[in-house]
Amino acid sequence: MSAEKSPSTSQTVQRIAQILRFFTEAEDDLGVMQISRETGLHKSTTSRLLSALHQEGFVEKSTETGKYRLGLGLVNLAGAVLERQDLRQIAQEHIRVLAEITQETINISILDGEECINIETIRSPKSIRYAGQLGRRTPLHPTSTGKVMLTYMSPGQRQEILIQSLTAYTQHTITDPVELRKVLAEICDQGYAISREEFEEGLVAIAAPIWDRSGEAIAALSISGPTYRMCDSTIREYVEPLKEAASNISSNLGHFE
Amino acid sequence: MSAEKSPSTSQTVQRIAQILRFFTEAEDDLGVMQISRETGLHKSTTSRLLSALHQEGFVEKSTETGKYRLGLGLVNLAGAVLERQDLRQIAQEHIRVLAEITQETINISILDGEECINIETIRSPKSIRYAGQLGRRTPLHPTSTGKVMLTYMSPGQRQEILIQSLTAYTQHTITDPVELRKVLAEICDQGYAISREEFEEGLVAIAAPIWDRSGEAIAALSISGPTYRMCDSTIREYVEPLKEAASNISSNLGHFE
DNA sequence: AACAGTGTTGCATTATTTGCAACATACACA
DNA sequence: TGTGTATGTTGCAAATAATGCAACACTGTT
Repeated sequence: MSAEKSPSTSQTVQRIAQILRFFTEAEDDLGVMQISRETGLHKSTTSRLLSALHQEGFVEKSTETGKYRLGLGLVNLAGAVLERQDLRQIAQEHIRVLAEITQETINISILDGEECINIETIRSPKSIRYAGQLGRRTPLHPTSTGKVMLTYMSPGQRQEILIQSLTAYTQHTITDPVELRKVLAEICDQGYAISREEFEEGLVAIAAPIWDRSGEAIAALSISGPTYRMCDSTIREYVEPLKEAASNISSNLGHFE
Repeated sequence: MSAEKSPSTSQTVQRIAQILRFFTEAEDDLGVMQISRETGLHKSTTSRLLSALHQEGFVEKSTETGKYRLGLGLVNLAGAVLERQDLRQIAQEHIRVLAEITQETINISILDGEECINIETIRSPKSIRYAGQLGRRTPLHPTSTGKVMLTYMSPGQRQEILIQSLTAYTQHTITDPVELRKVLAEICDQGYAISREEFEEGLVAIAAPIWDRSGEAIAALSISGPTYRMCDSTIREYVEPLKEAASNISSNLGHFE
């Protein structure tokens, strides 16, 4: 969610969000000055906010370096969110089967505003793999899961997204809305989507929709792997298990054909 | 972390934390007044803070009821925390085996201040099961994972916890520090801990330590199930696979006997 | 129809947060 | 060892952002 023009009700909340989000982009721990510079906040403000966030367990402070990182308090809060998603539990056994068969990374993503967000991940055991990450957000038009969600969302919502300019993440990204619509129609026919290096060079993924009782596509199930392992013949081989797993999960959610 | 006497650097951060934490305790969505009453904040303050949190994606607002719940933005942040835990990835395959064998709920917990927090969970497929939840915090002295962490933590830290009064969660909870120390010594000998309904009636769990390269017990691996399935003979049967899984994970983390 | 409960918003007041400057530390380099 | 640069913390007065009030808009109930 989020976005909207900000009539902004609390400066502090905005600033906290800004700081916390900056951590997700960073690899390492962050110091006060680093955050201060990046966010444009005064260094004393930054220091004090971080100290407050630390007290509440939203960030941790390395005793050695004195630098900050995101804290376990966030996991505690997020756990409550994930707990709500019945889908996660129901899906577990099914995606484990899929992981077993393919040995690739499996993700379940749901729509969050105009992005997808991973709510469940099983990583490929191979050393070269797509590093699906719980909570990771990805754009819609260049990803397999995103295209699935685009295909089955309400026409109004789809329109709203497609009128925006489509960022080219790689040279394979479809940036022409007309062409993308064609692709979405194909997905609707075939029941699954492919992204061939449209989001990241070297990354290929396929995805299928998960339906709920009311007949809405509430999530997408995907298999992601490096291009050299996800060749045409392999994809053809994976499509059926993928669709079957998605269909089984849907059934368990109370969806009837 | 958290706790400490609060010289408190930001009121707003405190209030936000208060509000967000209240959501984790609640089952359903919460309205402004409900939160206002519970937190003691003025209803307009509550309304505005929630609205700000909504804008930042930390809470969602039901379009039907207008009530709030925790948002996916938190999952996004928490994902970054979990990503850091190499342990999670390394453990995945090992705990899956354990889940297969036992058909019970498997958890990996690490120490967070004076509590344990679950960073990985596989739920039992059975309908009667321990509902391990990612991010859930549990006290140390009445749980199997907590006792493992107590056993192998530094004496100073242990002392600090044991001098506090030990809450009796059930009639089986060990509340006498002297007795608890004896139990911890046994755990040290045996290499695993048991909690027989010491935390919740009807819940039995066993846990073993996971070691890192430096020889520190950084986490505990546990099997939890209802009392009637976790009888003495079953536990005896599970101990070896549990210890082996924990030991395998430790090896992968670079621990040598 | 009147009422009780909830949630939002404009406005003046207040109290919290801010930025400064000074200080304390840490670290690199000559 | 000393000097210089960069970081992080804290007291204080100033300023701004958050507050509580009160009024209003809604909703559902009796």
